[in-house]
Amino acid sequence: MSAALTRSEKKRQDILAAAKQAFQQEGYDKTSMDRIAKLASVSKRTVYNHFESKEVLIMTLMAEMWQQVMHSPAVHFKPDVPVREQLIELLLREIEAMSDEEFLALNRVAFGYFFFEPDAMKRQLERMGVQETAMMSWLKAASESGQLKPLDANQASTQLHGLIKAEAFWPQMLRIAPVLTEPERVSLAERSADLFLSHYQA
Amino acid sequence: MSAALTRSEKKRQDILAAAKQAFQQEGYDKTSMDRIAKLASVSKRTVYNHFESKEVLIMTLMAEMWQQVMHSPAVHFKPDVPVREQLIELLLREIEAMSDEEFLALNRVAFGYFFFEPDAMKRQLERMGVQETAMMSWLKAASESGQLKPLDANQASTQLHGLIKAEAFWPQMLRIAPVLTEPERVSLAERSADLFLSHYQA
DNA sequence: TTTGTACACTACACTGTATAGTTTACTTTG
DNA sequence: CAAAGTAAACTATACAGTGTAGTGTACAAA
Repeated sequence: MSAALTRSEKKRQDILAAAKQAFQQEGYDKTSMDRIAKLASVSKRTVYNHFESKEVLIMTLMAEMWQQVMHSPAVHFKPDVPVREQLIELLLREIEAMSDEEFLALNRVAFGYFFFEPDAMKRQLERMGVQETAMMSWLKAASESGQLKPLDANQASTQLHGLIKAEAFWPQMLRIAPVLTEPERVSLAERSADLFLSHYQA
Repeated sequence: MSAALTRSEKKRQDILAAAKQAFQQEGYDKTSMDRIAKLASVSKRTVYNHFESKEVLIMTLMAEMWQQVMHSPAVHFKPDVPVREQLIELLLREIEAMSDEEFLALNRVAFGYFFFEPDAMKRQLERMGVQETAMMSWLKAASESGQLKPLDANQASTQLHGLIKAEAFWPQMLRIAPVLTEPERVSLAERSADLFLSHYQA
């Protein structure tokens, strides 16, 4: 079913790809519809045949990118596996997720667009932060099982996210550092887990 | 000498204040020179008499905000004071610095302006990150004195900053959470120091 | 106290350009 | 041939920056 794109559908994809690239690199305001058309090798009219306005275009784009990105598998706490091993696994997944080019691209587009609209920004970040819930339930379970000390799951989750985002998200989203390599990710997950467990392991 | 502003100097200040507000709330692109003039209760021509272009205006603004913000006192490691106490003090200072409204405002303006120019963004962040150097030398000294385990000062500094920025910088810069109250700051400094020291204290 | 002078400020019209979105006349493709 | 695409000109608007004629203010000379 995937190669069976009609010409029209292909044009649509081209336009979305062009918009993704342009919005990511230049931002919404500085990207003209003429430029998107040119980048997509499509006439401007065709852009408007598929998307009735620039606003609709970026919204559709963000919605579709969202689809691609959202697949949180939800890791459950297993009482029989060592906490360290589990935590490293969990952190590694989060690091992989935030290192995904598509995820970064979505964030760049959304940040550029919502940066000056705190309410929309907040909603956006809350959607993104669904993972935090998964981590929080893992932390709660690990704590209740007695393998971690009693803790404020919210605080602990924020700490863990702070640790990994400082190296694996913010610099990449701002394009001031390249995406982490696999060994770097493993090292980050291990160091973060070790720091965390030194304090929280029962 | 402070109240002795000529009319011209006052107008200049009004314009900069208006620009600060507008650029912070709406962003560079969406803020017109007409709007700035109106906000400053000044004619558009006066804006151009003081600043030859919009570009010069925002650059001047950022430079002046930079002056106000940059005053890093540099904390030195004292072998005779308990590490925990010193670290909390150091973290608290960093938290205060990043909670400063002027600092946040500068960051919002600069982010909005540089977000899509990675090179300029990088330079900006490197200037901002001067504090990180101070923290790193404290960490090195503390480690060499034997009070902290041997550590990679760079990594350790990133971890500490990750911990505090997750609560005291990113949410505030994005306007999705209010600036921390004094007790919240103390709590954050203590929790971060304790987590860190559980792992790194010798 | 009045008058003269320099200069910054104001109001407003104007130029030039960029850009969202539309229209039209014609072409390509399934 | 019908649906979708193309190129290019067009409308409407916003906005950076300029030019100008006149006004307000500070300050000094008379």
